[in-house]
Amino acid sequence: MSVTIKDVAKKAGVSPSTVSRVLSNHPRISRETSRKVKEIMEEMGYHPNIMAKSLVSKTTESICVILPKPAEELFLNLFFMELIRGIVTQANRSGYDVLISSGGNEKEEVEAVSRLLNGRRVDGAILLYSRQEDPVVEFLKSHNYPFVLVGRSDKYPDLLSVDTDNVQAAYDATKHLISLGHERVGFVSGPPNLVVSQDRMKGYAQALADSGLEMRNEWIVEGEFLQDSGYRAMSFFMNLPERPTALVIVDDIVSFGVLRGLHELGYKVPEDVSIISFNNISITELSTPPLSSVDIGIYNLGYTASQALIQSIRHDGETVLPNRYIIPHRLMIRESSMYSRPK
Amino acid sequence: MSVTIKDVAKKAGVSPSTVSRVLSNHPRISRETSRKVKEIMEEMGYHPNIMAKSLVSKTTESICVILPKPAEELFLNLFFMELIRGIVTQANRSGYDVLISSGGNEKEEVEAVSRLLNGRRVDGAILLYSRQEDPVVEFLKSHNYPFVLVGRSDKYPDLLSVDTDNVQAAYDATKHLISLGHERVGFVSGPPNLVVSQDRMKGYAQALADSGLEMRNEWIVEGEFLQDSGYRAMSFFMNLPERPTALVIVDDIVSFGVLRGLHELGYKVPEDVSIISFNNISITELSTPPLSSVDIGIYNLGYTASQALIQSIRHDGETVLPNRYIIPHRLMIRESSMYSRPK
DNA sequence: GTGAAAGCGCTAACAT
DNA sequence: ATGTTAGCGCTTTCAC
Repeated sequence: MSVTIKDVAKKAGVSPSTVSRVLSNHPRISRETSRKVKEIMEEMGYHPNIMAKSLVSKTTESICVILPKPAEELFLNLFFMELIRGIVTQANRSGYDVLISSGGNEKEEVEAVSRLLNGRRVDGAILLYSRQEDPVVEFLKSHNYPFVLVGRSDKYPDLLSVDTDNVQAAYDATKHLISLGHERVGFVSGPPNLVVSQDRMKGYAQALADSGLEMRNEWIVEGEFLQDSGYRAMSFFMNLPERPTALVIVDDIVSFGVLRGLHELGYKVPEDVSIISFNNISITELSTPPLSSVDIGIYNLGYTASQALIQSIRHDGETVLPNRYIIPHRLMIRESSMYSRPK
Repeated sequence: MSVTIKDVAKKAGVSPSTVSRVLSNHPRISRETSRKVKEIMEEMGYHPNIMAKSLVSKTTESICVILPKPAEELFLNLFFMELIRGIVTQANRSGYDVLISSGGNEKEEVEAVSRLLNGRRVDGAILLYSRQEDPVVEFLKSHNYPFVLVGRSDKYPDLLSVDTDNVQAAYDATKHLISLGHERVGFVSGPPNLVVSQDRMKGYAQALADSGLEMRNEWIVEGEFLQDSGYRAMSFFMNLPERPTALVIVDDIVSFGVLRGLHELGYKVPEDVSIISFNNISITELSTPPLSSVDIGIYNLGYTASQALIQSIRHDGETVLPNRYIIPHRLMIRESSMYSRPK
């Protein structure tokens, strides 16, 4: 059907191996032959068969990204897309292809990963979450396949991973609110089984402690990580005898719910309540008012993850590679936390 | 290194081809052998090498998705992620893998697609946009590779494509505003070179015409398809001697900008201006006020695109397949267009 | 510097 | 119902 290395060889009057050598820029090939062969390739429209190549080279030059199961974190769409963009961009630059996979449940996820890695279709995997117990991690680890976590594993702290320093980020966000004069700062969390929720909570608590401020359980809501949890949280907070005057919110999307809840209850942001959240997704600056948010460099997270994984795939074992990358974050202060609450 | 078909064959005391036949559920294989071979596979941890298989079968069981170049349409992230989810889900169900690719510019896009298709790494492609002139389409078409467009091509109306009836959708959205009593309806468009902008504009114009309403050029803004274009559009509209009382907005994200612009100018939605936009991305219901939006079934669009493509790849040419799929849309009416403007 | 030959792991005639 | 054989398109010793 399509043009093979043999066809080119025949037409060029050389052997297939020579053509192969031209392809891989073998050093001991004459300028002249190389030029001629390349010309003929062009002329015949030759394209190397990637499958054949990887069959013999035992390397696929591709990696896979495992998406978490949909329902659970659907609202993370924006986050994931940005991440994927970073991953794909860096992978392509390194000559790697990216395969996206997902499973309806954990079992299917393992099956998918197993098929891809055991079947030698990809060289490594990127995991986009960090659950407490993860069968996919167990699988990858036990088979010794290269993989990187975007996030971190509590159980195996030494895994190759790319992450935000969520404790510090939450600390900084909380301190920012405190610096505006707030003394009653609340926290709207996500699902407790995600490491990120715990880390951000920890940073929040630490900032309060360091500032000698009180941390009250009633100012903390561990909502589901869902879109309307912010709204529900609001009704709760605003009915408190002593309600918080500022909120650290675990995710921008939840903030949208909070904003709406506050609006309906007749409160104004930032005059009545200041808020800051995490991720700095693209619509934060378009909301009313624009949301303060901790930019965690999502694209960079993805880019670095891909880089780290590919490095580890290519790694020959002679040098030792870092296994933990922290992507810097920075506060994007916008109107939602611009003014301090009048005492 | 890893277990091959030969290893299994040896251990089972059969020939490699028998093992291969067991793998593919060949009819003429004894119950007994099949059982035994499968048992040994399990025991030895055998996994078929996908590359080897596709080298001989000349089919990769995978498709690729071409992402548009980033900068241009970054805000479409939410849209794309949902689409990709639909694609990946359906592809995986059909036993196909999905490869994501992108290029920094059109030339790189063609190179990527060429490498993947010509290199026989994927069996077909899904294109997530429809530009007027598209070298990727030209490439795919001229090589006769299976591909599907999410959107449509003006130049080649017969291409396999999955789309929203954008004319009708815009018609419906506009009619909805009119039915609320609005007589001055404006339109905030996207970049004019996208077919989708043109189609929506057409539906908008048609609805006005059918209702005997005036369409004024000053009520139409062809902004860049960027996040803050909505905001800029607002300052323009509101300074008009006769300003529109309702707006059809080409995308939800643009609506966020509009909302913010109106808020800053002291106008209320929907009391002063009613708005409705397109796509119904997940945050529309969380905005303040919740946004009316035309749900175009993004996930379904992706799911159907994948299905159509795989069908066309597997197609034996005996029957004739439809080449155009229209995914139904529906209006999601929320507060932003709930009340008619007082005359 | 280049060619010949073997083989990557699998499938698919063609035998039996 | 199963074994034998010949590739798929490429890379890679080993010769010369």
